[in-house]
Amino acid sequence: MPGIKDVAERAGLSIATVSRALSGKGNVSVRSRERAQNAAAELGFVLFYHASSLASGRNHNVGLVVPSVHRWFFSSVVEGVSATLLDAGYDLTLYNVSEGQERRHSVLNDFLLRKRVDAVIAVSLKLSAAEIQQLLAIHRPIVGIGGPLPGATAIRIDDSGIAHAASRHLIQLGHSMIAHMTGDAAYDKDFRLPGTRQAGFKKAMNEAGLAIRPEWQVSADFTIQGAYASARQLLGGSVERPTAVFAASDEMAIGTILAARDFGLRVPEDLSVIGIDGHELGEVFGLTTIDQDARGQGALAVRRLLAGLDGAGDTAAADTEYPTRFVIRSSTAVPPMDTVPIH
Amino acid sequence: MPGIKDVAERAGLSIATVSRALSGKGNVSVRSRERAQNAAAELGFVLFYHASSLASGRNHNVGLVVPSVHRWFFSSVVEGVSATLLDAGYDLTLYNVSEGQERRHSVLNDFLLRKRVDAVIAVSLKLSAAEIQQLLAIHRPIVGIGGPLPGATAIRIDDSGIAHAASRHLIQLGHSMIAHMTGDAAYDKDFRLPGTRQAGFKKAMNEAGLAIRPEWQVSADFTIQGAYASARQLLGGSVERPTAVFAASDEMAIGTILAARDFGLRVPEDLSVIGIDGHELGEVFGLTTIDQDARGQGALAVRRLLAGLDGAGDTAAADTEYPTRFVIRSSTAVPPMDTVPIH
DNA sequence: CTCACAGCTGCAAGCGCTTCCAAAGTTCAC
DNA sequence: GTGAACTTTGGAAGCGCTTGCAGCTGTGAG
Repeated sequence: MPGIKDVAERAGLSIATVSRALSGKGNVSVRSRERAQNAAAELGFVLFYHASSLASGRNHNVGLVVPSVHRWFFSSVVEGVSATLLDAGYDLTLYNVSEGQERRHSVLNDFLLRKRVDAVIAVSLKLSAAEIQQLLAIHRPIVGIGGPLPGATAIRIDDSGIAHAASRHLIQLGHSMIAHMTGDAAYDKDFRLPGTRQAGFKKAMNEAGLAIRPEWQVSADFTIQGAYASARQLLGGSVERPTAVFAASDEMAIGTILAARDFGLRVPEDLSVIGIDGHELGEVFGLTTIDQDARGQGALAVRRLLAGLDGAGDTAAADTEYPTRFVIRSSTAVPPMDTVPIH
Repeated sequence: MPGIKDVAERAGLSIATVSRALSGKGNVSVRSRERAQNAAAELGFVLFYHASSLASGRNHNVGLVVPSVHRWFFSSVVEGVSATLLDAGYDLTLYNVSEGQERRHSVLNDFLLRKRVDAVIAVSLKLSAAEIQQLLAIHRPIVGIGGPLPGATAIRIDDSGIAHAASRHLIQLGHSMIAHMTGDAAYDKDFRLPGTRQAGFKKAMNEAGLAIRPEWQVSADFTIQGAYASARQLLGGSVERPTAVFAASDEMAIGTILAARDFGLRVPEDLSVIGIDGHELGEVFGLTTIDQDARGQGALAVRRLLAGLDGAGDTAAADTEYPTRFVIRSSTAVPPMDTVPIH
């Protein structure tokens, strides 16, 4: 396996010059640069990042911290991050910290803070201001996805706004009996998203002068199966049935549709359902939703990070609001006749 | 950030002794070992793997190559691998090589072969014998999941056997008009699984003396939505309808169930459906399936690898057949009366 | 009591790179 | 033609660790 020394010999240059030529840092004559590049190509030379990391402090490596790799949002982000990093020649170190705070702490402390990664992408992970300052202090840029990060850059969507828009969509169709399926409270600890989306829903309801009935505020764990169970309670229980459900994620919207079908309810004739995400399964279910390109968010996070690593280190901690797209399909319609209030 | 030097000073030992004490390699007195460990703990010292890698050639890092992170099998494996590696203090470098051969090649060549990982887990990736030999030649143990790897260790399930069992289950219920949904041919290039499962199906059909009708051999891309589209063709087309479908994955089985429901077919009364996987959604759909704990396969792969890295390097390239579990739920039943042949 | 040997320890030489520094070569204005 | 300023280059000192080697200590056999 050729080292930089071999390249230098072959190119008739010193190791130092080859290093500069290949990294693009420092002045190198055109002639030398070409020689070095040719020699490297001929030998199939590839930098050994660990050595380069030792010498320069840069790792060519980004840490991605996710709470799960199963749910749609997370696997989509992983995909976007992975593809973009690979293109840039960076390695991706994945930290799946699903199992509780203990591991989360050791990951942050042992792995991320120990110069093993150049930067951190934290997905739906609520870091304390102190933790963020610690990372920034040792020049590890950090960007968050799916939740604000105090003092750091974050890619986020307008959760409250799209929840408001989704709710308004139902209201404008004529619904007044609207349920909301939010994320589990346990889940909200690290991830304030359920609360934010719920706020958007409440705002829209209040604006329309509609009652928010507690029995129609249900929650699930963001999975199809979890939402399915919750929706069975909601739709099959003894309580009066809503005519529409706004679910805080597509997976939960799909779970709701499946439960509705179980009870013989037609979507959208008997029940309208709207979600948020842009899940691939949306089309199969004709799901009306708000598409937040999670893959794109991951890719953008990487581009932000790399820009910060290459260019001026002082990238302002600016939140970026990622655009979303309203996708109207066939899961939402006007409510059944007999439920429309007579004016 | 403390280095080994700081630990040595605090412990009143030499750097060399601390290194040996903490790594457990070489002779160190109990007294020194304790001192070193205490000093390290007090300072919150954590090895800087990149330096250790440079000196020793070991990276504390395993490369995981997956073709996708979205589909159930892959994200489950990632989860299992990730959790087990984290526990062992290893880093996980993820290579998602979805987009074609070009990237696949550069990943193998540049990343894996360049001493950047200690070992490789290849999921559903067909490596050539030459590629495998290359990896083994530089002492990078490699284990495959989801497909055989010529000359290397692999964790696999008895694909042909479980396909046979699944098919037999349908046959024993009395079905004779059985369709099979297999994986796309394009997908089979890297991953001979669809073919193997198909073989198991054919064997069972032949043994039972049942006809394998070409129009009932359909394929999809292993996703719910892809299978849904294929199943709509199968069930809604002009061809005679089968009474049972054996899908090569749970996701495809679910797609089939969804399509069946669209046509007003009841599962299992009008159509029996069986899958393979153990997908979390199986319960929602009452899906009869064969559970192959993918998470467990990932965990096992890591344990194999680490055993090989720590212990004798000469681990035999032994395939391990991972056990599966038949899970009977409510998606399979006897065929509709009018289709049962009269004896 | 002496010697052989094993257990422990520290020194120092790297691992493969980057980068500071000084020296050499070039350019240009005056 | 000369000096200042800039560009280009190579030598060499590390980056934080591991490990071969040699020395030192302590043990038990003879």
